[in-house]
Amino acid sequence: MTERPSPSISSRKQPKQARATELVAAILEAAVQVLASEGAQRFTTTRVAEKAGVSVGSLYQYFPNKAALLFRLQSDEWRQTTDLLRDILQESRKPPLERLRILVYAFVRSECEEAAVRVALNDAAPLYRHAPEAHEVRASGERTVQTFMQEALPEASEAVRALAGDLVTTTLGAVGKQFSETPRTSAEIEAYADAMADMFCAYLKSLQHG
Amino acid sequence: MTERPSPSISSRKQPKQARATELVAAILEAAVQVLASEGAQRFTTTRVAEKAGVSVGSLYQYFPNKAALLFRLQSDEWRQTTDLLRDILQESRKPPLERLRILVYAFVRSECEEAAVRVALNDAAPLYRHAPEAHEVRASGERTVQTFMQEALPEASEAVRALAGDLVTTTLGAVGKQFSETPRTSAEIEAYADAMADMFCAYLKSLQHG
DNA sequence: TCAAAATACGAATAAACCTTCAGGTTTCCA
DNA sequence: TGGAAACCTGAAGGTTTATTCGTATTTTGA
Repeated sequence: MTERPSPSISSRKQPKQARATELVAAILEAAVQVLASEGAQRFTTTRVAEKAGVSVGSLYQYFPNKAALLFRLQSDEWRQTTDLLRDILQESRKPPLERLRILVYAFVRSECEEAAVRVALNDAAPLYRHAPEAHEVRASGERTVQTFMQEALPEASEAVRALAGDLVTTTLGAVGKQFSETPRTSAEIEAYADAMADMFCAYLKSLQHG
Repeated sequence: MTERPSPSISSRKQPKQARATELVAAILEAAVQVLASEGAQRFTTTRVAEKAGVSVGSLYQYFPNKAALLFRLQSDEWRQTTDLLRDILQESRKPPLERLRILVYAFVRSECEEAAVRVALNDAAPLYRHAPEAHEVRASGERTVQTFMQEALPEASEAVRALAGDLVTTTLGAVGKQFSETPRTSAEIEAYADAMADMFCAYLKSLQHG
């Protein structure tokens, strides 16, 4: 049940000089590379520092522990993804369901493009899952979807909208995760995204009527 | 990318005497308990042996390594689940979509009931993911769903059926996994299962028409 | 009854890893 | 320019863990 009593996951201290900022950037970049090339099992602070051309001690000056570094990567990735999705959902010229389809495409493709990193990050999830900071990030994406749902299901009750939004979000994330776990061709990606979009559209249409 | 060159995941040798059979059973039971109470991080062969009241050496006589033990647990769980689902899908008195709804209920509930073990097993997945034995298990469940799809989508092409079956299976598994990751009340479970069944039904109906 | 096969034991081995800290270097700013 | 603050280093400590193997015990079958 309990995974870790990890002390904290927030940044230890902020870089104040230029060289420190660059150092942190180098660490983050190296971390992604190590994650992608070695996997979560072999993701090691020492390895990251080495690949960044930096000493382990320096790493620990800006990240209190390994989990914090991993959480930072996940957090950045999430922010990047939610920004992408928000932009698509707010493109108010197109009808809602068309936007949703575009979103599914974009999400699945992006998930597959960086599959190695994403999979490794998921494998490492137990290290930071129980941190309170992790929930906050997810909540932000949830709100964006909810405002979209007001547009897509204007006549539905608040409860129905909330549930539908939750289901769509969860499905998109979970299925994308699972799907990208095995290598895919472009054609497969397209077909799968299409099917998933079909499913969402059929579901939302059925909610629009009754 | 690469997770482990784990030597093998199959059983090391079969118990031939009664005491050995009981020992293996005790190990498997203890393994589930350790997994549920300590989580994947702290799942240790030593801890399992201790909880089983057995020496580590004995454990290694029937499981070549830790991954093999975990894979066995996952494998057993999968077999159990697929049996349940097969029984539901083959209940030929009820119409297909109703059976599907019942299946979603049963699956989500069962996933939530043993949430701790399931989550921990997922956390441990990277240890045995790349074993060829793991694919074989999944393929079996896939076939059951495909035969169901022939009933639910009699007029659709083979390609459409295959894709739809894949999507439904993946969604069910991935969303169930994600959903059970946080504690849920009975009401939440029911509402979520209902919504997911609605989504599947709407999707399959839309495919029936064309 | 007895030897061979099967089983059980658990201390010991070896490897991997996270994190710290004492001491040195660079940058800032008054 | 000089001292303070920020920064960087990396060897070493301490812990955890997977797995082995020599030895002891139990069961089997003839």
